[in-house]
Amino acid sequence: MTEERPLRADARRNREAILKAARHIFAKQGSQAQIDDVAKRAKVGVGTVYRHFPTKEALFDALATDKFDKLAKYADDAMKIEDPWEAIVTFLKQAAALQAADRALGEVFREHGEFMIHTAETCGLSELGDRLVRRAQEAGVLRDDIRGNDLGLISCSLSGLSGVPVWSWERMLGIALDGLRPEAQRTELAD
Amino acid sequence: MTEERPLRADARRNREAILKAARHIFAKQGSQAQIDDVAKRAKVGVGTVYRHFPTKEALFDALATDKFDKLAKYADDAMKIEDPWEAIVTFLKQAAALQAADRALGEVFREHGEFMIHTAETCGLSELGDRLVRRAQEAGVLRDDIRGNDLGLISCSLSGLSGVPVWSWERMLGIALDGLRPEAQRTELAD
DNA sequence: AACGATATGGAGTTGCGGTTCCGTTTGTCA
DNA sequence: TGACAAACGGAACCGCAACTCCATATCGTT
Repeated sequence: MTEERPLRADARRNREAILKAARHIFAKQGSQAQIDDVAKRAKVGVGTVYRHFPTKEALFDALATDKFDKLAKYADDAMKIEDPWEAIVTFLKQAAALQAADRALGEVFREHGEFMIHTAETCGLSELGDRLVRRAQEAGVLRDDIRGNDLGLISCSLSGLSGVPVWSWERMLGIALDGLRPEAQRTELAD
Repeated sequence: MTEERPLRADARRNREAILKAARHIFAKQGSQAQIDDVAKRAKVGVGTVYRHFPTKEALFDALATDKFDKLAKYADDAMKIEDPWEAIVTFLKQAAALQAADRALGEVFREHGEFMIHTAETCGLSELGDRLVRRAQEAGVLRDDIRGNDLGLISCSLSGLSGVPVWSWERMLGIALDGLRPEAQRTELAD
């Protein structure tokens, strides 16, 4: 149905410029950033932005999807770390750092739950999360009442901390990690 | 300076109605709720809302301040629980439940850091947090590298979880609590 | 080089929602 | 009960930001 004719050279160039500018601006301002600013930063007219992305939301989604691919890549890299505990620590740190640097990503986690779940599924992130968790549990270094998507749970909960200067996600992650160890298991986890 | 003449009876009644309606609507929709809806729900004209609160933000702040008073009350109640560990658990549970029921409160935590810190200070919440923590540490039931405002840190991190159906703050709180116990202490906390 | 298809810029349109304004109503007090 | 201040309601106003439109420019092909 959708005839896929290749973009003209200038169009492809502009598309990249728009994505790059949008990445920068949405990361800094979150979803309430303005299209005009994106256009200005990309050195392009507003009309051009709308030619490539019919809607502000479409642009936002495209960026968000990219970020999830990045998360999936982090998870994949983490699977290559031999120590299963270190793999989880590394993944969570990278995920949190990505969110801290990108206000929009946190918003996706917190305010577009459906989209997030769907995207995590389709980019393989859910699957990789399961694997990371299972491997660590089999090695006996992760409490056994943890599930794959608890990694998402933790990431999501860290996502709100970037806005407040006195608080650091590193600190919270430290607490959560210590709560993930098998020896720590005391509280019965709900659900 | 500000001559404080008492409000007329109907004005006082309307003020209450507005606050009640606003509480309901902001809790459900967050700060992007509309004044018109608040007015409608309070069975009052928009003008009346603006007579009592010069600005949407002023109304929002009034509500937020109330919520912080409530949090301070929870903390105060918790100080009366004999078991210092249970006191902390209870407080965090109540704080989290309050946030889960009120989208706007989570936004204050996450997006109005300055306001939040200031309000927590003036309503005595910070002080009470310190006391809860110190008491538990003296009893040896809380790891010693925790500070008073880590309770805020934890609350804030839980605040983002309400929007996503598959995740529950109870679960995350369970993990964090297990990470707060003295025996759990392994990771060196940043900052 | 010349033509059609594709893409661009940015002024203008539109809709939304916070805020104002003022003619009317209500409460209070003598 | 009459008079005045206080309070009200809601239509109108206004600014902002997403989105449209089209005259112009650019690309790629013959």
